[in-house]
Amino acid sequence: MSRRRATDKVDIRAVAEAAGVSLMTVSRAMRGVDGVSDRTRQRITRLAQDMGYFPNSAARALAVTNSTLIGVSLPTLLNDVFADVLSGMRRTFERAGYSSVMDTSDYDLTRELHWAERTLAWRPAGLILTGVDHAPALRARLARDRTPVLEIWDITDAPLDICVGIDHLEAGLTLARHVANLGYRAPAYVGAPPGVDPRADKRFDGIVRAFADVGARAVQRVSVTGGNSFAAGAAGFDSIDLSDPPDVVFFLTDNMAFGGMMAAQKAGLSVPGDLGIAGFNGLDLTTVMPQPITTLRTPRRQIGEIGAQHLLARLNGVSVPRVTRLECSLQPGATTRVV
Amino acid sequence: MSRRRATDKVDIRAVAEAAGVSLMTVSRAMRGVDGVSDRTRQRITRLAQDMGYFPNSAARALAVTNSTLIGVSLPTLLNDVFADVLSGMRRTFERAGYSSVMDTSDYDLTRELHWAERTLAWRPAGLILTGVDHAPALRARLARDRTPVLEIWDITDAPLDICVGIDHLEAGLTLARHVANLGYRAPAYVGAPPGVDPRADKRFDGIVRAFADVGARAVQRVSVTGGNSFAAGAAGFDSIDLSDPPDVVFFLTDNMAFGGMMAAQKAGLSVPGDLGIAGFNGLDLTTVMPQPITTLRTPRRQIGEIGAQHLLARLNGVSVPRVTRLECSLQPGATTRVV
DNA sequence: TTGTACGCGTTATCAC
DNA sequence: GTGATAACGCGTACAA
Repeated sequence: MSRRRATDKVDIRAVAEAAGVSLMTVSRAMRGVDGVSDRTRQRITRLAQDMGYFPNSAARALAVTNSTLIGVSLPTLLNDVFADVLSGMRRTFERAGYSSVMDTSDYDLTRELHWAERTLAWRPAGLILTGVDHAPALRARLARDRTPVLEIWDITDAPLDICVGIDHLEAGLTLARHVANLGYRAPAYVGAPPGVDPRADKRFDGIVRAFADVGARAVQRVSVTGGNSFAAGAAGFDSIDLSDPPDVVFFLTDNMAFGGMMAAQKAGLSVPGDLGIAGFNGLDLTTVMPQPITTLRTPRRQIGEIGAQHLLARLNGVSVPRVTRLECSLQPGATTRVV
Repeated sequence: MSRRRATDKVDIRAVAEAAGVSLMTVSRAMRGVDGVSDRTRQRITRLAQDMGYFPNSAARALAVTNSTLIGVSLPTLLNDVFADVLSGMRRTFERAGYSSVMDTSDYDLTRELHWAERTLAWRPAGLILTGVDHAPALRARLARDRTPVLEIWDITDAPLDICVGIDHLEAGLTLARHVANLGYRAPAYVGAPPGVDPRADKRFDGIVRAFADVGARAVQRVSVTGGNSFAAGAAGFDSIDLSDPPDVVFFLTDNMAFGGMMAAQKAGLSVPGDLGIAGFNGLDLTTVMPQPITTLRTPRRQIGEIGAQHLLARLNGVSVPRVTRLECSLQPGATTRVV
């Protein structure tokens, strides 16, 4: 079928024969290491170019028992958060000559596990996982392995290896305290069902605690699944129990908050007149809205950049902090009242 | 340094010795192929599990001269378009046991080329590229290679191998004709500078032609770079030459159109009263807006799904159409006037 | 059903 | 400065 014809095969040996030198000389010449005269090196690299010779990374990885692959697992790309993190990492790894083996898990730890198994079979130089919650089998596997692991987005005192992220409980607390200080006392929360997104759950806990601290009503939690985040936000808003009307609604993310706000306006409610609204992340959308959403800006790109640098340093034997905690910044908006 | 200690090494040979069988028996048992009695297979797989043995994909790839890696090159992930395409492909490849080596090129053909070279060094089963415009060196390289290549998002009569996408010229034509039929005659366009995004340029050509056909004024083209798409849309709107005011503005994408609309309203213009606005793609954002943006919905997820299926079939020796053209659907909105 | 060469393309090591 | 040889971990082909 698509089997390469024997005549097509151009490996290091073919180049060696054509150049009239040994295989090792070609290897050295191509890698740019010492031990080859400039003249022969020139001759060889030129010949290799002409013949269309390209080193086989799999063979090299096998020979040096060490590859230039980095595995990256993200929950989703359908939300600006992880695209930002990713673009923060890309440049660093590219410059260092690494390739990324990537997948999204859809917040499913079993899928993350299977992806990790497939990826580890390539003996990657390192692994990047999102969050600090993983399938027990994966934890066990990685504990045996010596593969460097970077956990991003969330932090913990006991990372698998190293981690770079934010404290989601505190993030929830910070945002909710700001809102509570504005006088709101009947909060609601629209997001994923409990257990799906551990980071969101931690933030929710922060919101709960902040309102408990001021003796407010319990937070009404509304879970939504499916659809894009805009639609989910709108659907979530429509599912709020109005027999017990909230005076402020927190959303999992800014995009959902936007959807929720649209639904609120469609329902005849004015924001922030009748209802306050808060998002999360400080996504791009909020930069152009005439009425900016009250939110907490997360250092997404920075997480990617610093995470990549740390992992790279780790791969080069340089020691880096196990836990790197980055800060968020409160972004008061016009969707909550002013005191 | 991080060199694996000899005692840690658990390869197929170690398992064979522990099980008291030959190396090949373990290989057969692990792969689930015929030629091993059920009892020994059971014994071996259990033992492998206990010993923590995992096959080395690089070695396998080398032995069978054929890997389970698929390279994917996208221009960016900071825009829902390619995230959607990607999520359409994911499932198909995952089920078939393939891993994706991915990167984003930022619309830079040289970066696409370098990525491709790094990736081809792993002898991937296939390559997925965005668009049909590539660096000459890459075209030459792929012409030599037998690596199956799928080009997505755009189409051409002469794909490198196979392609699945939409006709961008026609997309621009369709949307612009609809708008022109509404009576607009002074169009403007806000997007990337010419030459950056070939697909967008083709759509622009479609817009130009549609308005030329009705004898309208030439399309005023405004180029924006940098920033997120929302901010870019707003900035682009602010750069429009008002000495020659347009009656309708096309944007590269819906998100930019949203940003532009916000800027227009901030400038005291009502939409569509004073000005019409059109986007592109039918992104999620538009699903919740009280005033939906006039746009053309692109079959992004479908491109991913069908593309993945075709490439997979191709890898299995099944022949598939070289060119698969998918249709877009016009989505008239409330940001342009009604006739 | 199981085992024995040998090869996949490359690099480390040591000799010349 | 250059070359020969033995790995790296696994699969194919064939023999037992």
